[in-house]
Amino acid sequence: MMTQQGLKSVSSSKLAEFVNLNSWQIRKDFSYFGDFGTRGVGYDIENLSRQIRKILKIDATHNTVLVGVGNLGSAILAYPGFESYGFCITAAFDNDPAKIGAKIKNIVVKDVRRLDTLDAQQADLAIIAVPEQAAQDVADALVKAGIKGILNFSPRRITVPKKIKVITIDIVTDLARLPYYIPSS
Amino acid sequence: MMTQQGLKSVSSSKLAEFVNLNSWQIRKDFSYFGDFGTRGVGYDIENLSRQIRKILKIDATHNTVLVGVGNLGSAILAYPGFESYGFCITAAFDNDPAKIGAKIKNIVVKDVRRLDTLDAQQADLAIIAVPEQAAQDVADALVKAGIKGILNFSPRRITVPKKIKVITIDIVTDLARLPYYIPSS
DNA sequence: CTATGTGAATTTATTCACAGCA
DNA sequence: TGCTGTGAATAAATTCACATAG
Repeated sequence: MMTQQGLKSVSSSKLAEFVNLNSWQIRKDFSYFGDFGTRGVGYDIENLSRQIRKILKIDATHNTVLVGVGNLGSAILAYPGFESYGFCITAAFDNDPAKIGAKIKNIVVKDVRRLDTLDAQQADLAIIAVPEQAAQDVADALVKAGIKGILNFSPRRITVPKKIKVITIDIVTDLARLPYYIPSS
Repeated sequence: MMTQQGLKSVSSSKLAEFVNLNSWQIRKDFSYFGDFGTRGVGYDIENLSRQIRKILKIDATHNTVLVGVGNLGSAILAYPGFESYGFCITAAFDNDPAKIGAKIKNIVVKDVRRLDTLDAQQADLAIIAVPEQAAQDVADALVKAGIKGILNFSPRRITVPKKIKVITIDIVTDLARLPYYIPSS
């Protein structure tokens, strides 16, 4: 996006303005991971991007599986930008016979009961987009299949071995954070 | 959920175990807002719930408007638990003629161009679930309509007056947090 | 005797201000 | 001269340990 603007490097103050921080916050944070910048010039955008990708471990492709191809799952499949972060959705599963076999964006929807056919080669990450009652069962199956990380969109807290990282996004909980900030008028 | 289990009060250690914290973290945090507990007993669940709702300002109903009734918007409408947090989705908007006029969960989908008919009485919060190109325009219209807080599901950073609180949920960014935690094996 | 609430100690994060390099 | 990188100062959050109330 910045390279598209023909820029080669960017200063900490420019980056700061961009994300509503101060320039020294940017510099300090970067400095914890190494010396990415050039004094008097700024940060080489290409290099900075590469460094950050390495730190976040999104420098290699991560195969990702989606479970639940309802409205939410379909929205996720259509979401833009997975590729540019190195994610590749390699498989999708659902329990609805009407959906199994359907092809969405080059991905054939498979029967969720066949989650056991999944192996660690096919995916190291998973996205859960099923109703809350099904969430724990799906999580268990994913763990068995060797998944290492789960993005959970169901409003149910799921229990997994502690080696596995879970990030849960509960829409209602996120919405509930808003009123705190709005003045009661 | 706990009252459903017939419990009247709960100790800080029980709560801690529940959310993977220590008991003194729970107590310290609560103590910043007041003395909610009873020594030797614990926290009265009913009262604790009421206090937290008051702190988060979700003790009164918040009318909420949804913009974008595609897959993501539909998923949000179907999401369980809005009511129990005091949210009431009062209106939905879309730009698709095929959807305008349709009734989903007692809510009639209105033309997004009629967002100007919305007033602050009808909603103080909004959820944006439109494609990224439309996000800023929708945000502008919502601000004009007097909305005070926005939950933004589009992967576009939106600009609003600083009086208005925005929480952005970008699915790809959240997914991108996972690889950092998974061992490279 | 149990479990809260909180001062005090410790650790961590934030902020500043400037030395040092291109 | 311009912007990074970082020690030092300041502020904040975390952790402990225990007095205190039911």
